Amino acid sequence: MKNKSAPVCKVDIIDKVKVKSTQANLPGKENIFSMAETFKLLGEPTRLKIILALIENELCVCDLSAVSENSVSAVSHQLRLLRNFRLIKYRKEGKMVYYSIDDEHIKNLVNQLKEHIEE
Amino acid sequence: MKNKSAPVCKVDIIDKVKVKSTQANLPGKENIFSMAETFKLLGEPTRLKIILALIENELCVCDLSAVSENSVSAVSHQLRLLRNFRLIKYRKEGKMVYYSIDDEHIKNLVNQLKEHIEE
DNA sequence: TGTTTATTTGAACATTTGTTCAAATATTTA
DNA sequence: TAAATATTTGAACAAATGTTCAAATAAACA
Repeated sequence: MKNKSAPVCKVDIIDKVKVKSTQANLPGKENIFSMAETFKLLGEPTRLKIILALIENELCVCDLSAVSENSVSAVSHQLRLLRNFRLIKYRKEGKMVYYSIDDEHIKNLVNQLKEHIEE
Repeated sequence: MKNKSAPVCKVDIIDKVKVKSTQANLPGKENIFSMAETFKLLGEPTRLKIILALIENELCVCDLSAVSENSVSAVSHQLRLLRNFRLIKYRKEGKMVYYSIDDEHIKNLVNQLKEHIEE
């Protein structure tokens, strides 16, 4: 992680005060990983399309496949990841499974970036 | 992408109206990829720590390395990615390079999730 | 000018990730 | 009960990613 030898950064820290105060204001490790995980889940086109679609409508796997233009299997694999992290939920109706957003904050997060990008 | 053979989804679409209207409300392909790219950049612990730190303070590479607990080289590689996508900017002062957030919207986005996760 | 130091860069490498394909489940319907 | 259909799952595989190490730059200073 650190390299103390000659050609890279002789000293570990340039401004100790700033480093300490910055570090003190960072979220805890757990929360940082949790934030990164959430962003990572949104940071892949197939999954993001699924989320964007589910923000509009509750949809079954077959229709999510059509909307997102991915195979049913690929969509199902990605749905599992989103489900595991509680970003989406599902309900069964016969042999169909309907997915929807489980975390309202995600809607805000996605819509906020959407508006920023579209402007 | 699609599989029309027997064991998977006999029909391509279950609810045509819903699929069409959902698709109509999705952002354009370009914007979806741009959104995903932004989320992806935030979705990796090293980069997210860098961003969280820069939200607090302008910092040089050496200090970013200390705050984020990563090697200088690893940090520098990640800074390049963030720079390329205009999430951060830099200014040179002698042999030091100071980085800071270039996109105010990113602050909001990150802070919004931070508050949600910390609550 | 030559040395020191902060940063960048490229190659190598292991790890992670997303897709496909085939097969397994589960539910409905004939 | 058997056939059909929506979804899930696991293995395999290629592609993408993040880190390290060593070397290259670039600026300051002796």
